[in-house]
Amino acid sequence: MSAEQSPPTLRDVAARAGVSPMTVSRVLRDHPRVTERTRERVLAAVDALGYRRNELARNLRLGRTSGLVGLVVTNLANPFYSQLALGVEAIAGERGLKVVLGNTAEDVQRERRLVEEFAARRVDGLIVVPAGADHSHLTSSRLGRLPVVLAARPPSNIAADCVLVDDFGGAREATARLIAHGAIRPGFLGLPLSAWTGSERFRGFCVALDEAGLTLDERYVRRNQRTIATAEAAALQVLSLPDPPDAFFCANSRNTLGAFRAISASGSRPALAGFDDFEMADVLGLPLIVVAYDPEELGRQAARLLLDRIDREPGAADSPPRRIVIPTTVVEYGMAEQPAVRG
Amino acid sequence: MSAEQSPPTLRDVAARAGVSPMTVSRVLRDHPRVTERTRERVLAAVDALGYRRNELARNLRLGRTSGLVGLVVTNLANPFYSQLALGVEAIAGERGLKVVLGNTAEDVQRERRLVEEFAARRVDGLIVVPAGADHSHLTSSRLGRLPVVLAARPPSNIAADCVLVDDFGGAREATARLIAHGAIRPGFLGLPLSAWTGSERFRGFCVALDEAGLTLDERYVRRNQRTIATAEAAALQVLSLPDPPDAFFCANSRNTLGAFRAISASGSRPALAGFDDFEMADVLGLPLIVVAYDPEELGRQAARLLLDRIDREPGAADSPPRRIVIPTTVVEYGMAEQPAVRG
DNA sequence: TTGTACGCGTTATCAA
DNA sequence: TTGATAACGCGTACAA
Repeated sequence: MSAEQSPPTLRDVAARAGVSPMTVSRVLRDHPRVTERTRERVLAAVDALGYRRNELARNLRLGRTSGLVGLVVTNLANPFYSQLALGVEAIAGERGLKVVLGNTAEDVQRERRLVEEFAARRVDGLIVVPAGADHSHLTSSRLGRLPVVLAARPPSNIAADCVLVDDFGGAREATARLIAHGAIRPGFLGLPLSAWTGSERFRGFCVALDEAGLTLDERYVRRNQRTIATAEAAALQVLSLPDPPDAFFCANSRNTLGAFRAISASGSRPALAGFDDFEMADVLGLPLIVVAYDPEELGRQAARLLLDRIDREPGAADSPPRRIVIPTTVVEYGMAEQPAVRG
Repeated sequence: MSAEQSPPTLRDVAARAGVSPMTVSRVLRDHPRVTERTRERVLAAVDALGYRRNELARNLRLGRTSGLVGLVVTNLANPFYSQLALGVEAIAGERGLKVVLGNTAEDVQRERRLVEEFAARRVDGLIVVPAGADHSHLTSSRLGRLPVVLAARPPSNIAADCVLVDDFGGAREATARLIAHGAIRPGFLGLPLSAWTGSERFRGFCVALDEAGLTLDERYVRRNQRTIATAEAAALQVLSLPDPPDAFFCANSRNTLGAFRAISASGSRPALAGFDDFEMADVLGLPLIVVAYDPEELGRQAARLLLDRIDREPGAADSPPRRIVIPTTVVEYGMAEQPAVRG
């Protein structure tokens, strides 16, 4: 008894059942016009051989689709993107599509390679969190009319569907809450303006100040913290000013945590707000306002946009790109019910 | 000018370049025996048509491999599994393999379906975090000799490679540290014993007590908390005993955070240790011992085991299953340098 | 009801 | 150096 080198094929099943490959194919596809007798014989052979249909060959015969959706993210270790992936997987799975993963680590070269490879594998569509500013390699037309949806960051110099978080609205609303609770000199801890979220969240912060008739003190703004440690240092710097801010809005959770540490260490008690909710936000023991949203929903919506494109007739005229904005909600942990009296 | 319905094929390129499909194939594969002239003509046609080789058809012709690794996890939203996925992607990517994703949500039925579908797609191998206790559907032989590696949980009634975290050793070491810091009546907050990690971490806890000559007080053990809130409630219950524990070992981060909240609220100050490090562990402001490890390394090792199997000659005899255990390290946040005097 | 011939896009083999 | 032919595993059209 020799070891099976490769999986049995439809022909093997046919030979064993004493019928033609075509008959086996029909049985497997539940074709109606098959005798119960032959049907049983075929199924018995299938069982005996452990036969499993080769979906690759099947798809090749059926057309160009691979039944795969390519998902390219910048950093899967970031819970934001892994939840996004989960949302994509859920919606794609409903249609029988599987998700192929690519991680770029914010490397544009790697993104280009991944996109090329996915196109070569004839994925049905692509969902991309773009790493760089130039998206010209992501145009649907340049990829053989492959449907493309951008996630978390907007298309810069191309036309493409995209799904975004309401970075601006969330930052504005959270800042407004800070102000409603009495802040009159809020500071900002954030990301470089070159990052989409960095600029949008800063814009929201500024607009909220403006709407409240407050003016921004540039000395309270620090924008290059990518770790909790650097965020803490930046917050401490700002807090040591002769007239420190009475609140912080932080553009992401690392800055929020850094600010939290700085505040815990210092004597003052500025109010704190930040973008991104996290599991232990209510554990910190300090009043905190966070901007929450559902990353999984981002993935679901991206997948839906993509499926819409995939379902279109290939010959149909290109429809205009769509943009979906995922709403944010502001959550207050341990804040006083009564807003403090404004100065 | 009519819209291209489907991507151009090798034949299209051949026609445009005025050569045979075979010649185009050779050019694309950098076959040496091609004239520079024809080579240029072909490449020009490739460029003009935006041709991209169909890897699906190529793989079909070349053999059974799809160049895909199936990764089946229980919950991608859990950072542990998304980091695992990242590790798998990194190692698989080095070999030019892509990763297809499947999320089971701990549903065994879904796991079975996913594994079947991946096998039908002729993935080169499978890495699975098994959801249930019965793994009979994951035997390599039953899947057409498809290589299978289990991750995070050991094979129960089958022979298969696997990669595990040192749950036992980590729990034992962290508990020993608690004891070294003066604990003599530690409590345990954890998961049901039915979960692999639940039983292993509890075992480590018990052995550490035993080695220190301490006896376990069953009243200090709570084992069914799956959320921070229930963990907090359980910890409060135990703390309200007439003679409460002087320390807690928590089997995962949710229990650690629940215990943290309970401790913050109560007057007593039991020492705290827990499995799983988390980004803000050092932000909590309470002394804390955590068991840390690298989930990404788990993924990398799983991928390496899988590649080993894939690289073997198909006819070769089955080699015995291998088991790799990822080491843990114990980290102390804000613990006193001098261990307290033991009673 | 079942089988034959051919094609999907690519490559190995052999001939020209 | 290049091209014709067959084949990978499967499905459709048509014939038997």
